[in-house]
Amino acid sequence: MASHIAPADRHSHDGSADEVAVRLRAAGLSPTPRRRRVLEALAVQRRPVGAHELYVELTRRGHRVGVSTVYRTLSALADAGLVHVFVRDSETRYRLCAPGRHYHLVCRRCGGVQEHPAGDDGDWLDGVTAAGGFRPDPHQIEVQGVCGRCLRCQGDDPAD
Amino acid sequence: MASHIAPADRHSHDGSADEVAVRLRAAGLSPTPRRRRVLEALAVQRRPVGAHELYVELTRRGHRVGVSTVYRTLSALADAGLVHVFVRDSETRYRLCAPGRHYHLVCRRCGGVQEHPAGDDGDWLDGVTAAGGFRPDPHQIEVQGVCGRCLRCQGDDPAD
DNA sequence: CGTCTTGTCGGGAATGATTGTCAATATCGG
DNA sequence: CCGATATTGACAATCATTCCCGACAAGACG
Repeated sequence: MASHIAPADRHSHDGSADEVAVRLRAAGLSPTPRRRRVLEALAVQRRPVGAHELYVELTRRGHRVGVSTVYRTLSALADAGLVHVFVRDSETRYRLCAPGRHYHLVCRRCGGVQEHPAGDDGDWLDGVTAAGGFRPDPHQIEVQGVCGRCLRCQGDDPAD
Repeated sequence: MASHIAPADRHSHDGSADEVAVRLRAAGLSPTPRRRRVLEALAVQRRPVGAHELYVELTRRGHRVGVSTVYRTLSALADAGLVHVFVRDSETRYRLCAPGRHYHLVCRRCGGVQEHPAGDDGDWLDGVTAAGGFRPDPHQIEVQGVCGRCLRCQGDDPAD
């Protein structure tokens, strides 16, 4: 289990112990063991995961965490902008956000998310901003569609 | 109000009786009175409205419609792509979609939505498409942020 | 004209994710 | 070691949404 936090864990992985603590502090949360576990469990996931899903995962690994804690932690991280929030099938899902400007390409088939760096597309974003003084949140741009993999596996243009 | 469907109503308004029927048919729904009322009530709204909210509104106007019907109709319209779905405060909200490509600028403060026509921004969208073969849904691009009005009314950069 | 068929409707119960409550517990400064 | 403070978790409560099912309307058909 995670009973001993060995130095072997110190590679610069998303789940690195230091990294996790830093992120938690950035969200204004003290890095308690439970919160760490929640964030660590989230960091391993590539797709947005629901709070309950995460809770089950943690429990299965033998970590004793309450549902409330999972919800609270995720909610706080989301408020701090450290994780991005997606809604799918009437369930709120969370995904650890990479730092820096990027858009999210959300596949409505599989629910997967690709991050698409902004940068050279700044012009477009600026154009949007100009429209009525709207100020976009750089991390909160969602393009929905169907990802390449789903397109390949399930035909070109299904009636849906 | 809409009590008498006089010929005067035949301007190309969103709530036109013909228009409503057409849209319903487009969604594969026969234009029954209740469904018409739901769609008409939706058409008047500029901001995304929740199903229950719409139900209350209809009831208050003296129209006897069941909750189920409202949910069912909205859901069907959404599936057909005739209305766009937004989620805010853990409530699914619907908004009648203008035809043609456009993005949605969603204000996270007031929940308002502006439609921003695509067109000349096609290049950007194409760039996105190139990324891993992702095929975006032209109506399902959501840019979140804060709208000009909210910015003006509530200060420049509140801590949120 | 009466009946059958099919689709629609509404009310209320059931579902399921999320949040609130509150006592128990851990943490930290001194 | 002690008290103040923050955190935690079990469980109840909430609330949007869906399910269920009997009732009903309109057209088809004999």
